[in-house]
Amino acid sequence: MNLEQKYLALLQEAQRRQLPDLESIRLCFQTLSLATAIDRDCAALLAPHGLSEGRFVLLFLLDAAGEGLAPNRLAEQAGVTRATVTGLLDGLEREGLIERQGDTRDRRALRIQLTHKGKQVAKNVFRQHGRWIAGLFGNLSAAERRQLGALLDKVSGNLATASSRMST
Amino acid sequence: MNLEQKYLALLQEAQRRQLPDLESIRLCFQTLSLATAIDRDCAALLAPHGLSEGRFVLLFLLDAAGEGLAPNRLAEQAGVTRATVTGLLDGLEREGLIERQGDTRDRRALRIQLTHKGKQVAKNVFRQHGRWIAGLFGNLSAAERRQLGALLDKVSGNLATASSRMST
DNA sequence: GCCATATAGTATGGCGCCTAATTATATGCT
DNA sequence: AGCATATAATTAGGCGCCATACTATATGGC
Repeated sequence: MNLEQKYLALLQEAQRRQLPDLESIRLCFQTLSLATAIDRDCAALLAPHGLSEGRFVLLFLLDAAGEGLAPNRLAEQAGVTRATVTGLLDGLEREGLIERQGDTRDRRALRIQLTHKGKQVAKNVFRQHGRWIAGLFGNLSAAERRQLGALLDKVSGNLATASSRMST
Repeated sequence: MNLEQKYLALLQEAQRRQLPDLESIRLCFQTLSLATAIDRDCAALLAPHGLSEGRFVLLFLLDAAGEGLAPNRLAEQAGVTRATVTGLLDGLEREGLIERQGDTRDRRALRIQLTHKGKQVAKNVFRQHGRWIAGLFGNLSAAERRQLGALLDKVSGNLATASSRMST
């Protein structure tokens, strides 16, 4: 069933203790393990290009924007703090994928732009990524995809996060 | 559908670009978002007890072992490196949940034991956690659970990680 | 015009995870 | 017995993420 080691250990122990609702526990760990494995594969795919998942998101947003974007807008769209964006931009700059340009009208502000190399890497990585994701779900029929989507949705509804985020 | 902000941004952009296999992309992001949200809820539940997810796993393993466990065995069972275990134990020790005791026979080795407080926290947290997970999947019927499990499995099979980990 | 307040980006320090290097101890071979 | 090698735990340094606190600049109200 391909659980991560830690979840395997927890599940075995839960079994030994005969905890109730073992089936839910198993499903939860299965979901988390799948996500971890996807992230790991993703990271392995991105690493050779000098990218992490976070940097990839910024790269994508910048490529979409075309005309350069301010760090605070990047933070908003990526759903991380401005401080995190600073760190990610440091990385992208080190890799020569972006440039920080001062805004002439607001001297506090920056405009982040992709370099030539950045644009090229973006193009290649997006193609690669698309193929990869397609492969991930390629063996599911249309009906199965609908089912999976619906089930994931149903579970999402039970999360504290979902409701609190809506009200915020 | 409750996607994390970053995935929302990526998905919208993918739509705009009319990338192929949008449905796969959506499912992928939905899975990752669910896992992220579960982790976030979990972290919020554990934080008041001075626990992180990693520390929780060690606490569980130690509680299961009863007689004290060596850090290297904890690392194996939790699926992290010994260095990481050192850090997690530092945290647990700071919180007064464990004690490091030198092994009398092998002076390199340690035996980690839960303190009284550690055992109490363990008991409470396990109960809380069980209820929480049960609630997460509580609104799925038995059939839906089977379906979800099967679908997640089917996706897992397409991961590079799965095959490579088997051979290692 | 001036001051309070908001905003932009960053520094700092924490967490969990990693790899690689370090230190102490144990063990096996000759 | 003595030395190479293995093993236990830790340290050091890196990454991505966070929250908090700081600095520089902009803006609105009086």
